[in-house]
This record gives sequence, C-alpha cells and structure tokens, in this order.
Amino acid sequence: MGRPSKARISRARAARAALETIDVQGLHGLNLERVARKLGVRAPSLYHHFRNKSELLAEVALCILRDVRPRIHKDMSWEEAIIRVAVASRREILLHPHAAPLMLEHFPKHIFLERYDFWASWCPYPDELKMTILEATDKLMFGSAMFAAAARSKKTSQLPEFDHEAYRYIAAAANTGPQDDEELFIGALKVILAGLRHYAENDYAWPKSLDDVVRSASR
Amino acid sequence: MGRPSKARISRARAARAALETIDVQGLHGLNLERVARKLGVRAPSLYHHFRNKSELLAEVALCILRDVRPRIHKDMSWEEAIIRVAVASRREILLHPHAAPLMLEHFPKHIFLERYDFWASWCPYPDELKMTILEATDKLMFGSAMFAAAARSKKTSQLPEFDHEAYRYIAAAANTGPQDDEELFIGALKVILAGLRHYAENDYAWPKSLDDVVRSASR
DNA sequence: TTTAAAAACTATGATCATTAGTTTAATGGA
DNA sequence: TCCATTAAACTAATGATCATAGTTTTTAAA
Repeated sequence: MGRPSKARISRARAARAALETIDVQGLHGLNLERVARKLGVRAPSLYHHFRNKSELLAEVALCILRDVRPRIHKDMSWEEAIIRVAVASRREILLHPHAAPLMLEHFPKHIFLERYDFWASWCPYPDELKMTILEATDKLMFGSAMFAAAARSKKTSQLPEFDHEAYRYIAAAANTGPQDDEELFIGALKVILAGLRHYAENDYAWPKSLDDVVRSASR
Repeated sequence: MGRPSKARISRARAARAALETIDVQGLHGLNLERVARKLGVRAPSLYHHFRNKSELLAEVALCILRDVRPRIHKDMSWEEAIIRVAVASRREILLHPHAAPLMLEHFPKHIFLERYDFWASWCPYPDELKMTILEATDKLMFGSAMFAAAARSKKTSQLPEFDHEAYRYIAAAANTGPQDDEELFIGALKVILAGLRHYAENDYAWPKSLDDVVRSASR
C-alpha cells in the first residue's frame, strides 16, 4: 500500500488519538502502534508527521491546554476572572488525569503569553507585584492539578490512610475543612487574592530573621 | 560468580546510584545497567531488591525528600517556619532537577504526615482553614519547584523569548519584579501568609457570581 | 508528461526491562 | 560440625517498543 488519496494522519488527529489512548490505557499503555491503529495506519507512518514520540506527546499537551475556555469578560472583576481561569485550567487537566505528567515535560509556554499579557493589562496592582501574582496563582493551579491528577490516576486519595489517634491535629483539620478537592483549591486562591489586597500595606512586619532566607535566594 | 561474601546492593545504595545517574545523564539516560554498574553488579541483580524499575524510582523520590532538613524551631514564628520549610523543600528538589518528575508519580505521601501534623498543632488559625493553608503552600511549592526544575532540565528560562512590543504589559511586569526564581516564590508565599491574616474577616465580599464556580465544585 | 515530494508500507535494528535457570555463599537448626 | 534453605549474584534469553531504511503508490508542480 503506497500513498493514499487522502492523508489519514494529521498532527491534530494523531494527538487526539494519543490522548484518547492515554485516557483509557494510561500513559504507560500508550505506544505508537496503538495510536497508529486508531488512525487506520501502522506505527512508522507517524514519523512522517512527528520527529519522534516526544513530539507527539508535546502535541497532546498543547491539545489539552488549548481546550481551556474560561468564561470571562471585562464586566466581571479581575479577581473573579483569575479564579475562573484557574478553575477552568485545573478542570481541563483533570479531565485527562493520566496525561497530566505531560504538562511538565512538554509545557507549551508560548500559548500562555497572550493570556499573561491580558492579565497584566487588567491587573490593578503595581508592576512589581504582577509576576508574583502569576507565580502564586499559576504554580498553585498546576501543583494542585498535578497532584489531584496523580491521585486519580492511581485511584488513591491525596491524603494517605493514617492513624487518627497518632496524628490528631491533622485529623481534626481534615475533618473540618472542605472535603472537595476543587473547593479546597478555590479556598487557597481566595487566600491569595485576600493577601494581595493587603500585601502592599506598610504595616506588614515580616520577622527579621526571614531576611536571611530571602537574601540567600538571590545568590 | 555466585553470591558474594558481602551484599553489594542495598535499596538505599541503589537509590543513590540511580539519583547520581539521573543527575548526570538525565531521566531518559537512566537504565538499570548503568545503575547496576555503579554498584559493581549487573542489571538483573537489582531485581533481588526491587520488584521493578518503578519501585527503584520510588525509592529515589523518597531519598530526595528525606534530605529536606529545614532549620526551624519553636522560637521562630509559625509564618517564618512555614516559609523555611517550603524554601528548603523547593531547594532540595532543585538540587536534582532531572529527577523532579519522579515526585509526581512516586510521591511518598506518608513521610509528610508527621510534618503536617506538627504544622497543624502549631498553626494559630481555625481548623477549617488548616487544610486550605496546606493546599496553598504545599501545592504552590511543588508547582513552583516542578516548573523551575523542568526549565533547568531543558536549560531554558520559564518565560519564553517574546516580542516586548507585542506583549508590553507582561514585559513591563517581567522587568520590574524579582528576577530570581526563588525570590518570586518567597514573594508568593508571603502573599498567602498576608492573606491568611485577613481571610477570616467578615468584610470580604467576594463577587456573588463566584458562587456559581464554587457551587459547581462540590457537584 | 515527467519529476519530485508526500504518505503510506514492510522489514529490520537497537535498546531495555524483565524472566528463567544456574552458581556460590551465608545462616540457622539438627 | 554438617546440611538444608535462603540470599545474592550471574548468564542467557524473551519481548516490547521506539526508530530507521528502503520500497511503493499517489498527488502536485514544472
């Protein structure tokens, strides 16, 4: 069989096929033959569209993050918008828990540039704070999503089974707070937003001994 | 060659050998033969100490996190302690950037129980907030560490090269704030701590439309 | 109409995790 | 002390899977 009259593979279709395979079989269950078969071809044919497997996986990561479509508009507050974007991103990642580790190795940095710039133009805080806000919200989102995904992937809970007598403080905390992953995450985001409203105020005296930690950072 | 008079392999020594290999050759450069050779044995011998490669990798993850030894004591404030623990953990992960992805798949949950319980006993905020604080600080730490590690692993910067004219807001922000990874991270932590001091106050009116987001969380 | 590129194939190679079966040494009970 | 069992190494082989080489057929451009 030579070249078909119509191409059976495209980067996008291949990425979708790979993602579906990952969703069902897990990341370790993914191999090129499975993806190819889903497209009606054999494995080596994929090399006409991707240099190697890694490039296909990068396309999968892109594919997931492109599906993030938060419902935001300029009528809502900046704070609400940032929460909606974060929650939408987290949900999209958790739609494909087995694929989450791909985000780390194949993060498509460029697709967030536009979003970051939009945020930066909207954000009412001084320029010096903006990168800190991005660090706080974005990294929290990814951290939270990654670990929730890992737990779902392994079908375990994030907190292990433990002796509630031996660890009574953590037991008390776990029983009292939000029981839902996402609620906990939104709570954490709100703490950050609350912090921003006050962070710039002068009466924030951080312990002097902390200066050592900070100073040793920029070595 | 049969059984040697003294065992050449132990789980701990194997994990160290694997970690050193990963540090030098990267995660993809790791294979059992390399680890075995470092211990003076051949690959199949490792199977007397680990069920499979995955179990060895889990030991590596444990190995890294056990090395976290923050300098804290009850004389310092709770806030300072939490920053020191977070920074120490982040630094330890970044000592082995190629190994960072292992944290995700093989996170040894149990080793943090003790630490969590200690925090929970010290933390001056109400029980309902404690899990939220852990979510915020821990997930931020991991998210920040993972992405910094990924960037170092690939020898790229976290923010891609971009057109400073086209994205002038993000350019302005990037030029103004802290230039150092870790400083940015500490700033984000401080935002969280500042938020905690105010979070419980009643006068925090979150937009009503946010309720939709939160409600849809606990579905 | 000829030619080059594109897109598929089959066959093959290379790398690695893993298993099977063998050998030698330590250990612990008779 | 001797023997049986277990531990810890080995060599050899298997099987999965990524990747490349070389072939065939179709499309598209010159």
